[in-house]
Amino acid sequence: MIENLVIVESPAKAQTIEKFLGKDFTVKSSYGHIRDLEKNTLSIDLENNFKPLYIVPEDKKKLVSELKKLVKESKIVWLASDEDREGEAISWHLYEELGLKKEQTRRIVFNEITKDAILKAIKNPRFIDENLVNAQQARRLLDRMVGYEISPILWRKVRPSLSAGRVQSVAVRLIVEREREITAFKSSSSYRVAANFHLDDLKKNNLIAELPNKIENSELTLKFLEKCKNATFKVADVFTKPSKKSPAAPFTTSTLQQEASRKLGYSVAQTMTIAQKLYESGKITYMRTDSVNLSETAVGMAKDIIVKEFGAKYSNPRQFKTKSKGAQEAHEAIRPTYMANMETEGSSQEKRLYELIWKRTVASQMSDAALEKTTAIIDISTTKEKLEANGEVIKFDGFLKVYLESTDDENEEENTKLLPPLSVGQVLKLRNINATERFTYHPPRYTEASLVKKLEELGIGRPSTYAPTISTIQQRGYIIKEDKLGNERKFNVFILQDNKIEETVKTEITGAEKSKLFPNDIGLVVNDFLVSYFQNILDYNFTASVEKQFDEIAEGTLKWTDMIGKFYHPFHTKVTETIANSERNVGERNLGIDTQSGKTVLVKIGRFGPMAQIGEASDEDKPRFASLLKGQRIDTISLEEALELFKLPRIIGQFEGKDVTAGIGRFGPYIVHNSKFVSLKAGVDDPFTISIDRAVELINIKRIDDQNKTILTFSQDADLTVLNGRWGAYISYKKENYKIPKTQDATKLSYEACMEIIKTTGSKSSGRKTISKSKVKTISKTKAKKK
DNA sequence: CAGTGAGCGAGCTTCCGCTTGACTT
Repeated sequence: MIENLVIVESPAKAQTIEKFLGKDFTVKSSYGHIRDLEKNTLSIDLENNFKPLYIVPEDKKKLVSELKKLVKESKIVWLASDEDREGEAISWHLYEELGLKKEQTRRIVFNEITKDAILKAIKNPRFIDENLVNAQQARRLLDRMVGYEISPILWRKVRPSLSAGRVQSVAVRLIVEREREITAFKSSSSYRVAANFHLDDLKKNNLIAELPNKIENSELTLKFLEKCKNATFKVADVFTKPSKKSPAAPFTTSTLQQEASRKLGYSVAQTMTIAQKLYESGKITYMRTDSVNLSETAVGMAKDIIVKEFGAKYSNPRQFKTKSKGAQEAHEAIRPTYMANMETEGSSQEKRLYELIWKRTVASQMSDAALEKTTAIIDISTTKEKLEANGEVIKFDGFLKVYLESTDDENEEENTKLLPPLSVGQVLKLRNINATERFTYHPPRYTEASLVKKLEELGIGRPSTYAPTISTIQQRGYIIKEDKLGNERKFNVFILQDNKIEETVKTEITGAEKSKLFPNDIGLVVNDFLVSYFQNILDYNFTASVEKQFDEIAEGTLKWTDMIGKFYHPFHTKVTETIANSERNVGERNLGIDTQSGKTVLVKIGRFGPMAQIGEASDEDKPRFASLLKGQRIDTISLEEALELFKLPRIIGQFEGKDVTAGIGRFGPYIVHNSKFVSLKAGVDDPFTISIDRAVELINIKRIDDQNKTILTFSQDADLTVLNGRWGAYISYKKENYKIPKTQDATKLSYEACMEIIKTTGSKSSGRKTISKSKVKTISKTKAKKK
């Protein structure tokens, strides 16, 4: 007999709590939700006041039967899932599915995993909050309706297997709209003017002062510089102003993802995997949280370590308030479990992420940094414009000793220099004045992490879904994470020195970007379709407004079935109308006429992605097709660029009596000769311009490589070869690969020995993707048969 | 591996939020 059975959501949590509670308590985990709407249909009974049809999914059946068994042996069952909407629903599903009786059931909550908090919770049990459960059911059903009624429209009108949802579709919209802003952006330039003064004859000590406002154009800049010839420069005023910097709040999931991306270059999925490892080994608190709260124990631990390491004046215990919309705060902020551990064991990634979390947490409990900003105003005798020099000194470093939050602003300038001593009235000796042309820059593209930040600001998505959402919209092909090469740009610099103005033109590389999110054509088409037919759901405030209603349900002032009914009926009407009235949408755009053939040139999304087409299907001759290149988009490609695509594949010459052809295929640019392909490296060779001489050179290089690749061939069977691959020698037979046992010498294998290996080992070394795909297929087939 | 892109039209795909493995090289 078990006295007390406690059920929590996470197994790592169960382990920790079991230690706190002692022998009379058995602690188990539900591994999140144990029941959900059935996956293959809407699973909402529309005739029966939206009764949800819940099932225990296949992968949870074993767990549920284990829990059922334990429940039978237990006197009291404590449902200790998280203190939020989802947590309440988990408890309710457990209660229903495990057949619990009210008398034996206690619902308890704690939002920090400390012994005190848990014992306190045990002393204050309650029962399941039905209103909160209903708020979750409303959330669940709304998401199911949106996802499962709109997605099929996309299958019919755009392309199979696409998806739409309350969260993912808005995430795509953000990226699409940002990209259009960038396309529409027109860069303009102005001149930044900086004067450089000698302060003494040693030339060591100089002062840089700038015009506070940039000058609009080169004419006005030259005019200003003219005026500065023979002018005297005098210090008109010097003043200092104290200022302070405060530390950032401890990490939530979202801010951890942002900082790990900026400081360590991790993707959001990477960050979460590493954090999960740290959590499972007990090194950090729970990593999916929207709370910036630290437990009292944590604040105390932080104080101890700060006083010990840095001294009492660096300590400033504090609590932060959450700023994010709809935060549920069921957990603590992400922090080290034991603050005294400044570093940790594990992989280098784990070490680095731990260190980041440690610093952020400790810094949040440290004193403000005290700064002093100094400004000097400099008069110019020949004009009323004034120059300004700024300097900043750190008077007390405070939390900066440990940690400084990074920003997303790439063009931010550091301005932490100290100004040299200056006195009012002092005349300065001019060395030169530089006027540099600067360009305005378009709004930045989103990174994974900055998209998470934006979604959080809008209250869309939850800590547990940020990473999966970003991976979904990439998987569907809506967006792509890519690097962008920069462009060369010329800019003017005017220098006034020794009363002469000199003009130079310099070049810079600008606009290079790393790991940014770009929309694909399919993302643009789907987004435009959804925005035009389901504007209310794609609205950035949709989630916020339904969340308000969920809150009312949780408070008991709104009936959940009423809310869902009010949403569903007009929504479903719109769905039906859209199916009936909308055109099939492949994003077709007419670029104009091809002067050579006189036929129209179209671009659209085809079965295999975006393509250009000359002529129409109804024409007498078949239309000609060509895929768009990477980086080309349906909405921005020009007629000339599209026609260029049809110049490939092109014959560039002959070699050994056979044609050499250049083209661009699924795997990039290539040349082909005698049906043997050679890949071209992007940026090195261009299939549009490559010469026959260069092509022959590449063919010969490839031949040598192939020779080195082949270890053995056999006269008995041309399909059988022994090749040298990335992981050593292997046997290739009829497009399947086979591992050679380590006991055998690959260079001395006989035909019979090879065939023996093929028979006994079976295909093992073929690509991972093909294997997993075929497995997935067989699984779904068997499932389908069972039904 | 380097092509394809109507036509015939089965049966499949899909949501958001809770939680971890189970796979391979």
